[in-house]
Amino acid sequence: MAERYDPRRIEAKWQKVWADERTWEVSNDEAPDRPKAYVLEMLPYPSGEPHIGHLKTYSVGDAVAHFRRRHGYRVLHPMGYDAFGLPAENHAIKTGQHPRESTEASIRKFQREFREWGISIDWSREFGTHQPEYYHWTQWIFLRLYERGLAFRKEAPVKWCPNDATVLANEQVIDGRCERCGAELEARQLEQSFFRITDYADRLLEDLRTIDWPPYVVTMQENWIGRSEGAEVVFRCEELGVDYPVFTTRPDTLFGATFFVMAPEHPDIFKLNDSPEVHEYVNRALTESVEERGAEHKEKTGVPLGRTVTNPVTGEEIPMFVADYVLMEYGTGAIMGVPAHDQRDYEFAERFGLEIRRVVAPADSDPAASLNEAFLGHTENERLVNSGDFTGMPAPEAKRAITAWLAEGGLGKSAVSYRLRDWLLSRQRYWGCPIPIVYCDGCGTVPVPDEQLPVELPEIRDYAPKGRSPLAAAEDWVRTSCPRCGGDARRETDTMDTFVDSSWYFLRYCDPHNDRAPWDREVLRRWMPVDQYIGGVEHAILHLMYARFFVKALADMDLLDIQEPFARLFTQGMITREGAKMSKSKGNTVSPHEYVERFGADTLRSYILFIGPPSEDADWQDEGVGGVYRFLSRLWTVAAETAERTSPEDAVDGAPSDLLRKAHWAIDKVTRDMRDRFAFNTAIAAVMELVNEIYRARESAPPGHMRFAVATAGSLIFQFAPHLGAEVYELMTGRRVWEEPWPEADPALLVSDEIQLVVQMNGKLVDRVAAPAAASREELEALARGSDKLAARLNGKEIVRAIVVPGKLVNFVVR
RNA sequence: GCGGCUGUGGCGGAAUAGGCAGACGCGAUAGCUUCAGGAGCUAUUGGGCGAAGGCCCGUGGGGGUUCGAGUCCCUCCAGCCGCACCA
Repeated sequence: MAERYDPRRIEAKWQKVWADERTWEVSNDEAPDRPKAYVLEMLPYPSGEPHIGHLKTYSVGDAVAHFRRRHGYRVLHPMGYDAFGLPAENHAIKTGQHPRESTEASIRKFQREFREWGISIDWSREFGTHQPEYYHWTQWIFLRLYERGLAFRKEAPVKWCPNDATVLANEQVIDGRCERCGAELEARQLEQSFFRITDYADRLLEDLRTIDWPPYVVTMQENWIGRSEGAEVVFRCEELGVDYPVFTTRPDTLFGATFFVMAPEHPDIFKLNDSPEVHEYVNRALTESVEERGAEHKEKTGVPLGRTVTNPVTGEEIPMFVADYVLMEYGTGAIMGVPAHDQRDYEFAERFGLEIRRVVAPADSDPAASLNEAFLGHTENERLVNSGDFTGMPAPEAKRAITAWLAEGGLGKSAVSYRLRDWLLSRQRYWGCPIPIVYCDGCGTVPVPDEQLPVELPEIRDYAPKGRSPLAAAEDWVRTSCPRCGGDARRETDTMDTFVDSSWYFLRYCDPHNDRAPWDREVLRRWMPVDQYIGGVEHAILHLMYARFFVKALADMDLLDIQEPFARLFTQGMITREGAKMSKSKGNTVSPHEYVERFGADTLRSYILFIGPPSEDADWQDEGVGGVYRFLSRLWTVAAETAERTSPEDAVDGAPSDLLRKAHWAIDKVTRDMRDRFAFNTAIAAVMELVNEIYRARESAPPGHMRFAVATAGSLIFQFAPHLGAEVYELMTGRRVWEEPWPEADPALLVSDEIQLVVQMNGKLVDRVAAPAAASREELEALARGSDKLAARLNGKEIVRAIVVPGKLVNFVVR
């Protein structure tokens, strides 16, 4: 055979067909007589060119999309770009190239490569979030949130990155450093824009139960929301006549509260004590980096304030302190110190020689025994001691009883606290979506009216950050008139966090060309929610939480009809090389384009799915790519040979051959691997087995069986290697594989009349004997007893018992 | 420290419901083919012992449940991920 597998020719041929015929486009108007499936991969950030991680995401997503299509679904599988963002702006600062130019150049590369990979995308719905036609509606949504009080401004202590010259959201702070550049962050007081995501904390937590997401992602979101139930307890400072509430999860330990601590940021500190000592301590704490202050195992520090508050249950006056282990951002910025039952309070009390009073103890222990660390137990087995009327009560009951008692006396109430903070959305940067707000001397803060949207990003020359947004330098743009009174006004110069852009893009894909509204509600109802969302773990918290928040807020405004955007989530593992994360600095990256040139997209896509379970990290090995290439090459070769040697008219008849059985086995196996789990690696292995069987049967199989088996291999591999799959299927049948329904395995060919019965002795394999598949338990046992090898092994021993597993094995228990 | 995940040949991995461990691929070995090959085809390939038929061992370590454990339980070890002064 002169000709060889030529992926270049085959891939170009089919890509042209799909582009010319717009094969993967779906219309919103089409009568919804078929079920829909919305398959979506996370919005790519277009920088440089696509990397191997993108390839993995789209290889998984495309397989899901094809599988659904061939099961009769109308599949929405769109593409776009998360086009705003810091890297393009930083590039502009360095080179002077406009971020739009570098971003759009990257987008063109992405488009080229996605087409080169043969991904089945509806290109008619494509957009970038930096296009005014898109961010018009980002601003529109912002205004709806603003109207409802869900977007608001406040002065707040923020994390400032001195390197990027911008504030960051809490979610972008990693160990006190900037997630992006790693610079150590500073604390600043600035007026900033926020989304009130904390209003949705409970619903964001509750609704996790309604979606099919990997449990560990659900756990991460739960941790991030960090809901704790407890009580707010009021401690009164008689000297100042001020009540200080604290939040505690352990109201049952209230009798053990022997001191009181406030965060250095607490606004009342200097009212309580104005001494130089306190000033010095507070200043040090505030200027200390987030990292130093939060350091692990750091020794407790603090300063006494020389004041007292009243413990509401004991009536005792307890001393007040300022200490940096108390955080202003959580609870009320003040705590009650219960050294016997909180490790941090214990360490603090040790340091300052404060009373450690035990108020909870295991039922059968000596409550007078001294502690050398905090005792944390509070189950039914622990009882209160030294706690007045509550003494003897089990701890969980006491928690309720003391809270109720406090509520009666107006000294407290049950309360819930969250770790989740409001989402800081403003950025002092250029390359983002402008915030549609103006400031008027007369009217104050005025939202830009809908009909004046979009507020377009002006052209500027100098992108360098100066501690305020580069937009502030665009004087002509900043100066505007107030939409309310017509007087002089100035535009907001901050832009939005790019997570805002990506919090609703999946909605826009449903109706991307709508110029009157962000979407048509009817159209949205037809497509949403996303049935299968695919992406990396790195977005497990931020993007996924924000998008969920947006959808809930928009649902509350009666703008859409769902509560959750992503019904099912799949998180893929990373591709590493020599066990290390790929990165340009390590020089161990794999350029998809180079491999496509050498082996073709089909090989690359199949390899990346064959390498292991897609949810796991996997190590790239060049030799493995060759193995997959060989497999596809063998399939093509045998298809070309079969096209010559047999005819489409050859019937699939006669006695079932091994080859025919193998083909049906492969259909069944691939179907189950795709449908029940994302086991693409074993699905591909099954097709490999089929191709191996085809080679074994090359000379012996009936022509009709051979043609059927090869066509089946093409049909099954299509979703992973679409070009070759289409080619092979066309060679065998003259038809287009993507227009064919998914093949069905004939159940009659999945079972054979005869099985290999396993004979075990004490659970160990002894022999295999042929047995009729339909044999009864008794027949199977009799057959197994007849095994020569069993007899030889028995060696005078006695069979005590026989366990028969029909269709599988017989195990003899022998003594 | 807390929570979770993972641990199987020389390597990537398979074993879907407690029932034949190692599918499939890489690598390796041998043969065929080829002027040649980083090509193709065929066969072998968990370890140990044995001339062979065979026998023994084997899923990170130890223990347990069971007729039977890679799979379930306890415990320890290693690696990865998340959270971490959150009251």
